[in-house]
Formats: sequence, structure tokens, C-alpha cells
Amino acid sequence: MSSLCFLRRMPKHRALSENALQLVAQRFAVLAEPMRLRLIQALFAGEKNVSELVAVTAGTQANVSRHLQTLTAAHILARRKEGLQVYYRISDPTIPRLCEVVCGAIEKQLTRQAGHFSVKNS
Amino acid sequence: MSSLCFLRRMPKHRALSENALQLVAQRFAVLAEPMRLRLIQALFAGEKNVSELVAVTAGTQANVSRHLQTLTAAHILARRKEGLQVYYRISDPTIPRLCEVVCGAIEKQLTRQAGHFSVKNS
DNA sequence: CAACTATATGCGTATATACTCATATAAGTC
DNA sequence: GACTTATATGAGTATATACGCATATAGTTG
Repeated sequence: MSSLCFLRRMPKHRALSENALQLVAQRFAVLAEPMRLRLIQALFAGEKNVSELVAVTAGTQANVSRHLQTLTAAHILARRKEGLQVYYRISDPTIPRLCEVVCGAIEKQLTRQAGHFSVKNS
Repeated sequence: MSSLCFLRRMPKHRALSENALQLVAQRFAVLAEPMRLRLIQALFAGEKNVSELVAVTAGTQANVSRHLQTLTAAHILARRKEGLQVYYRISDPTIPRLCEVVCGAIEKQLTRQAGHFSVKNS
């Protein structure tokens, strides 16, 4: 319920929050792979099983499965078994906002950079 | 000004946005190092020069400098030279929000996990 | 210019991890 | 049980990168 960010509180002791920094870094690291972002992107449209995700992302089954494990371990996705298939879905409601914020920042950067080249819209 | 996220638009062609995914992943990767998060955290309080940052983060000068280059290249920080010193500051206004969102998500996760152990507040 | 200080960078090493291939597990059908 | 399909995982390899050490660059002072 608290909206406090323990990255920013912490009066004097920096060492104490080293743990928290690790966790934050880990979370960013999970999101720092294009393939995992593709999976997340695909799941924005709703729950999908592994085969569907393999098809959509054009990756190998082994690799997709591994990335799904990583995302699930980070509590970003959740699993649901239904017979032979396993369905994955986004379980962390902050993920869409996170993507929006990052995409917005990148867009602004690119727009600014584009300006430096007096770009024409192709 | 646009609030559109090109991660989510794009009708059928997935390949076209592969570029965008790379950029987003790179940005997350920059934020995926505890040392860089420490630097960002230190700069929340305001502009600091390299020596100050070395002192605050307890890192080596070489390492701090390198991370500052990385963050600057990603347009997250900006540099300002003043005599011999170089002052760094946070130049991307989305960074605080980003940290808040991630910290919030982690807090919620930890709280939930803590519940599983019927935790007592120490 | 010489000496000094603050910051940046080249290079080597260690570590992490993404990927592939092969194989294991799990669950359904005959 | 034998066979098939969907998903997960062990092992090996290649690549990226964080760090330390030494040194280079930039700017200041004498």
C-alpha cells in the first residue's frame, strides 16, 4: 500500500540499501533483453501459450521457454497450465506504465536528435 | 509531446520495431547496474562532481568515471565543466518516475513474500 | 614550462548470460 | 503400456561488460 520508494529514503546509511539497489538492478536487467520485451509486448494483447509465443516472436522453443522462466521468476509473468499447454500472462501491473515511460523518454530523445539532422519525414 | 509508445503500436509488422526494442532494452540495461543506480541516487539530491561521487559511492575514480560516461551517453545524465571539475546532473526527467515505479513493484512483491513467512516487524 | 589535480580511457581479466543442441519431463491419446 | 505433443532444462560456447591497473588528457598554479 505504501508508495514510498526505498531507493530514495534512507537517511545516512548507504550500505543498508545496497540490497535494495541489487533488487532494482536485477529487475531492470530482466527487462534489458529484446527477446523478453518481445514476449512482454506479445502478452499485452492477452494470455498466450508457449507455442503461440514461439510463433509470434520467431524464436526457438528452448530460448522462449527460458526467457519465460526468467520473467516468471521475476514475478513479471504468471503461468497457468491447461492440459499440455502452459499459458503465460503479465502479472505485474506496473509493466505497461514502465514501458510507456521508457518509450516516451526514447521518443523524446530521438525527436531531439532527429531535429539535429533537420529531418524530413520519409 | 506525444504519449504514444511505439512498443505497443505497430499493426502487423513486428520486424520493423525490432529497432525500437533494441533501444528500450539498451536503456533498461543502462539502469541494470547497482553502481549506476547509486550514482543516480546520489544525484537525486542535486548536481555533483566526480570526486564527490567517488566519495559518496565508495567506488574507484576510474570505475565511477566510466559509469558516468555510460549514463551520459544514454542521455540520462548531463555534464558541465567548471575548471578542473566536471559536474554531473540528472538530465532525463523520467528517471525519478521510473525508479518510483520499479521500487513500488519490488516493495509490493517483498511485502507479499514477507506475508508468506508471517513476518514480524523487527 | 614544470608540477599538480581532476577526470577520462586503453587494456587485460573475470564473470554473467543469451543462445543452440540434445534430452528430460509432463500430459494427452491410442 | 507405447506413442505423440508441449514445455522445460542440462551442457557447452560465444559474447558482453564490470572492474582494476596503469596511463593519457585537460586545466590550474607556480
